[in-house]
Amino acid sequence: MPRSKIELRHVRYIIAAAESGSFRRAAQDLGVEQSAISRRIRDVEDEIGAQLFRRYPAGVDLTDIGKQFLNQAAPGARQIGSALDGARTVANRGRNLRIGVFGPLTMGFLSELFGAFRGDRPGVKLRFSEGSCPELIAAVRRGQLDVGVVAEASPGKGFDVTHLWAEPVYVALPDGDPLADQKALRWNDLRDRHFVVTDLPTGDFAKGHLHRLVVDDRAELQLGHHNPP
Amino acid sequence: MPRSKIELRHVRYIIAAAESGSFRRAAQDLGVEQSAISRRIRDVEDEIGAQLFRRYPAGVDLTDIGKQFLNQAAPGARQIGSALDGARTVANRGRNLRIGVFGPLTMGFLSELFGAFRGDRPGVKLRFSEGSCPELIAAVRRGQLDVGVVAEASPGKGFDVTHLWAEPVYVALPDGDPLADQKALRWNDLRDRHFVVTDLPTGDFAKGHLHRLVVDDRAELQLGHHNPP
DNA sequence: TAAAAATACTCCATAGGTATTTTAT
DNA sequence: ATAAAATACCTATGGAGTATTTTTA
Repeated sequence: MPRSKIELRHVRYIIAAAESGSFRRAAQDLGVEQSAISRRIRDVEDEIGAQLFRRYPAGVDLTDIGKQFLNQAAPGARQIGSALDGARTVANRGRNLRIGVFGPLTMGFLSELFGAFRGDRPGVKLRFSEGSCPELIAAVRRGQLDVGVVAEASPGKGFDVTHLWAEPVYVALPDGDPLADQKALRWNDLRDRHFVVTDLPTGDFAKGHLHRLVVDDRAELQLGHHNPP
Repeated sequence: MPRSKIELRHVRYIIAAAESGSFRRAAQDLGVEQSAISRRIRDVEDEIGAQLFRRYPAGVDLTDIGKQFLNQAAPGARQIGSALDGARTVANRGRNLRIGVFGPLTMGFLSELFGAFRGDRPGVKLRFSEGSCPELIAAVRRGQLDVGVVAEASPGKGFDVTHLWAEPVYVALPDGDPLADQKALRWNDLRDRHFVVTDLPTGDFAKGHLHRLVVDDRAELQLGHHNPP
């Protein structure tokens, strides 16, 4: 008879509620709704057969039983958490991950991503390099890179490909340009226009990219306002 | 950033697998399927970034990281379990619950039910009494009983009523009786028959019950074989 | 009476079940 | 070759979100 439906989630909620003295604040701290806290804590109270918290209009505080329970349960939960952290640290210590990034890509998303990764796997060394999309794909195929971050990749078999993010593309038009009034543009609307591209890799990328898109005429272009720096 | 989707469930699975040296046996011990064990343990391994178990054709055993993890996590899980037990014990010590049971009911289900209850709430004293259905209902209404176990109750407002179980009713018929060939009987098929009832409360109950059922003619009677004691 | 908590829905994420495939010796 | 683990697919349970009602000093 496997009783005890209690899970770490419940203990975490009880800890947060005890610390903040309020289900509402506990919910904010944990990024969930107040009703979720209320229900999970009630689960435990039902299972125990007594209240863990006294409810007041101003918030909650622990009953004696609640204090006794939390005195034991909170260290237990922390111990499991530190077991996880410790195992993660040992598992990843000294590993390194070779990442190739396609230069022109916006770094905002990536720095956030790798920042989060460092938090999850503190022991892993990240080694970055830059290159064009075909170079990166070839390097991954040769085993010289573990990960390649490229644009519009469908590099064939033997790869795991994940779509990470999309970003808006802006078109600068003169005041009064007839296209500026439309809500959405198709790439084909721009086919006879002239583009200025840089000598940087960004420029090459943009050229190839535009060429393909104009020929395909699939994607739509959302018009928005952009404040140039 | 609330990472760590780990729950006690995962730790329990890891403990069981480590103890039995096999995902399959762990699954049997816990009353779930092997695939569930495999998936939950893989969750944790993915989060840690390393295997906790080595897989062999004969079963599994813990890696070093697995041992280290379990050395911390298992005590944590046990501590939470004992926090729960302790709180339950304190919460229920010295309480008592007055239960009235309608005599003629089969005790099989009830003894199982109250046995399980004693397991859940060791501290609670159960005080039993017997009575007729109306008596029990009145006693609950007066607050002299906490629970009344009755037959066919719809006692009005102010009660919580839960349907607990149903049991088959048998009809003994002579060999060759035309009704004996039918798969199902309606109460009305028996309306002109004679019944023998005992002087015990069971008899009164049966009389009233039959009277109502024959008048209503709703329920069907499944025919089956019954070995009288 | 005014805050915080509890409830009644609905929806969704995740766990489990069943059947099958893969793996390692 | 074989037993065990992993996977694919589907279903079900349980948790969370939203909106509303109830509680209590």
